[in-house]
Amino acid sequence: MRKRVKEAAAQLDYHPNLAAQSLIARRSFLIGLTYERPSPSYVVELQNGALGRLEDGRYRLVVLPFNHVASRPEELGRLLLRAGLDGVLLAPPACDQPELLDVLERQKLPYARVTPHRELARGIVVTMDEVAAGHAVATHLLSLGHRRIGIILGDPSHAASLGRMEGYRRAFAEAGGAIDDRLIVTGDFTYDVGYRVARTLLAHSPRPTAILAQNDDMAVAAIAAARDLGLSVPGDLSVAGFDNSEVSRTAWPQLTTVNQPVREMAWDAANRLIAALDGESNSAAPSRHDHAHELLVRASTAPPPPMD
Amino acid sequence: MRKRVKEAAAQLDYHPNLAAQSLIARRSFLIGLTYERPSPSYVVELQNGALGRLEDGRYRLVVLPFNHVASRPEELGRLLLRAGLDGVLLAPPACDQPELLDVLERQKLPYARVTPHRELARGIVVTMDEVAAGHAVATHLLSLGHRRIGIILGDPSHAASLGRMEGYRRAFAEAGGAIDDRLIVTGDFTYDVGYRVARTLLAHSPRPTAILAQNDDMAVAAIAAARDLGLSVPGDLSVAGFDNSEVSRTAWPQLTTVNQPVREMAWDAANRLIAALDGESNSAAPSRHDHAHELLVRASTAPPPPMD
DNA sequence: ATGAAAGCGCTAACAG
DNA sequence: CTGTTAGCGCTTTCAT
Repeated sequence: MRKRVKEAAAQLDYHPNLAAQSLIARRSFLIGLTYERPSPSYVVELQNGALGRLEDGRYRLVVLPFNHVASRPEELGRLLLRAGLDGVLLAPPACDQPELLDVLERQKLPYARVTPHRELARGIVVTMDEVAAGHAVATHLLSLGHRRIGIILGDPSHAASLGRMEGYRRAFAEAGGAIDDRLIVTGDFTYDVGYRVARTLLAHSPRPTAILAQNDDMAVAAIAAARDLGLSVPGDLSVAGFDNSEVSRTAWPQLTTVNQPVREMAWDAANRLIAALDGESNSAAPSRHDHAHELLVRASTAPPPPMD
Repeated sequence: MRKRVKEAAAQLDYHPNLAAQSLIARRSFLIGLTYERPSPSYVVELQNGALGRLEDGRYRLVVLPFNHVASRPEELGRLLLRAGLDGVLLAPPACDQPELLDVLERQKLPYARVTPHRELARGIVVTMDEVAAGHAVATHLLSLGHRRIGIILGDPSHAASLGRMEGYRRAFAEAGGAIDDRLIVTGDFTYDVGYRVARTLLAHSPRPTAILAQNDDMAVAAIAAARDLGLSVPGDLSVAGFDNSEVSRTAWPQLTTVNQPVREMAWDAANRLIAALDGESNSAAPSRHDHAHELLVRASTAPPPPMD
């Protein structure tokens, strides 16, 4: 009998109404994903990681990009609340807005944070040790013999910037040196601004022998800037990036960079969020899991020119 | 009074239950977006275009990537039907699967197709003239004086491949030549396979003086292959891509390519789909809108070496 | 075993 | 203009 019903259902291409199921189950089976204007490869990695965990089809992924969170965190909160989600995945910089977390907690909307940098004890946290990663790239350049190293920071509202910088600082300290503040410039993670600030770095005299960029897009821009000045990479200038994005492999020379396991972290975040959603008990129990970075030494870094 | 209720609602941070609203409105306010493993920049452009239209927050975007549609179109159909969508945006190659369109029509799930290449009279169609675009790049190379032109096709299941190829063919015919079939190789739109087939092209004797790749990732791979053989671009070899993806601008030399207005097309598709959803009348009335391509001549193409 | 009924949270239609 | 009620499509409980 049960079988006959199933058969008839299949026959008629019947599909139960999800809204009715949601109404009674008191959940929507929708997971939100918020991010802010980062590189396409980052977004796609994030998204694919989360989707990888959701592939059984029980939950669906709703994408909710939102710009300038820092200046209006409560607005994002309202957006998320109105989206009828069961839970939300927060990428930087949204995951670092305490006001946003306040709103979500007050309204009991569970969340998981991917690579947050502040208030690490709140909610589900999946992260990478940015300080250790920054330390690793900087140490790589220092051990090649570089001392005049230009630094291109990312957007200061992304706290990742700070952690990586702290790692650079420690590496310099260990090498018995100090960072020259005049060789620090601020970008915003985009190619265009990266190019502009790289030009100002390369105009310094004496010129830096290496550039540490806080993401790959800006590193590639630095290579272009060097090339436009007739400098060879890595002969005259070494350049290191961050992220292991696709562009780091398609660039020439291929970029030395740090792999941030974005995909795995997103999978993990989705996994923990769903576990919290399904096991109703300790829903929002804060938990933390660190993923390892990986230094990828490729063709864009070499010892400084002999004269230096 | 009405005001007092609103105030109380705001006070309590009350948000109406969307599932209940959906149940009564008989729609979910969810729009699906299906695509298949293309380059990150393409996905993000597509997504941002659609999201741009959805930003009033009435509708939400659910991402539903699905691989190997060609071999199991009905399965995608079931996935979409079970996702409780009001409508769906179909990118290639899903938008070219008649079986999928059959399923969607049978179940009355409205859809909009972005750059389809077959059955152009079905459903809402937003497209670009691939033949004209292919014709434009090929004509560019031919008018620079190239005659031995290698061609790297994309994945043959994406019908875009065919249209662009047809455009190349017409351009050659107009120039009074014909394409040398031995200089046609097949990639799959990825960098890695692009690199491999570019190497086989460059091993031909006499070597082609130009390469026409069907997307930018493969074009960048061709540049890398040339460089690894000690060839300069565009001195020894001209390379043209397709898509105007981010990599085409960050590559060196910057790629001559064709801008496919993906973002605008996605916006348009979302717009028409929503119009159909809201104005209940002629819901699925087939309509078609063509967007213009744009040839972007940059640094990777030049006349062939004098000896040729 | 099968069938009937209540109710999830909301909106729309109606009565007061 | 305010208040009441029926019902959207489903699941779960309870009675048969």
